[in-house]
Amino acid sequence: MFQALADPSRRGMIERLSHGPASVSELAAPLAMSLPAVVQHLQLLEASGLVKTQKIGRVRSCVLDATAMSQAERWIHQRRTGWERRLDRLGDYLNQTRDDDQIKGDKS
Amino acid sequence: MFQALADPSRRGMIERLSHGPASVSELAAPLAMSLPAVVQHLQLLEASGLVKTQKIGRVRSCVLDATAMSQAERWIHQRRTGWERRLDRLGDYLNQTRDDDQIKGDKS
DNA sequence: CAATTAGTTAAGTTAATACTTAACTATCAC
DNA sequence: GTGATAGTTAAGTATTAACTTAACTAATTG
Repeated sequence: MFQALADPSRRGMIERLSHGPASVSELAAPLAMSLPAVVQHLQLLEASGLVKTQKIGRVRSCVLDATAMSQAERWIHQRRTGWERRLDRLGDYLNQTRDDDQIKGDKS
Repeated sequence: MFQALADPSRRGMIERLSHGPASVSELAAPLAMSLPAVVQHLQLLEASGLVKTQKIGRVRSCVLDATAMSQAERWIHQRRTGWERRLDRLGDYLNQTRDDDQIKGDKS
């Protein structure tokens, strides 16, 4: 999933899809590459679960999958907050020992 | 930054760092690869801003950078919620027209 | 039904990644 | 100072990723 987010063209496609569903050619329009290249990116996005597609007639409609997006979001969030809680506890500890020092009458 | 998150070994290192600072060898320990390979991953993580390092004596200490983490988190969050708001508005619209239909006396 | 449009498949090329080993440089412990 | 520890640098290899073009299929449109 992060692999899929790693490429700027694919992030561009996701950005576009965050504004609403789009066909393959609509996704391709702003990108400076051939259609097959876009399709390959799209396949990766679909394999990662970030995008769902459905073919109606001859046009394939693509939409963002909010569930997969929030899954990636959560992974980062949990690592970040895990680390921040540690930082906070360290801060508390430092404040605690400083207070102790003051109570014991040490010079600050 | 997402490029840095794309590799499983690097995510492993981030996971480790979310539990607290670590030296290069501590990061390398659980990984089945040579030390230089780990250093290369670490350089990428540092270049991406996700990890900060500092060398004291002969050991390099690595810590997670919460700011960079939340930046990646926010990118995903904004695309996801942007899309979800669209979905909600669509839902409202459908409910609205259904209500209109009922008001107009159409059979459901 | 002929031409266009929308997308797909296959195959090949180039460039970037993820490693490796070997040799080297500091720092620390005795 | 000798030897072990922690990490670094350099250089090469092998796999993967990001494209390309060419040829094709299947829906529309005039």
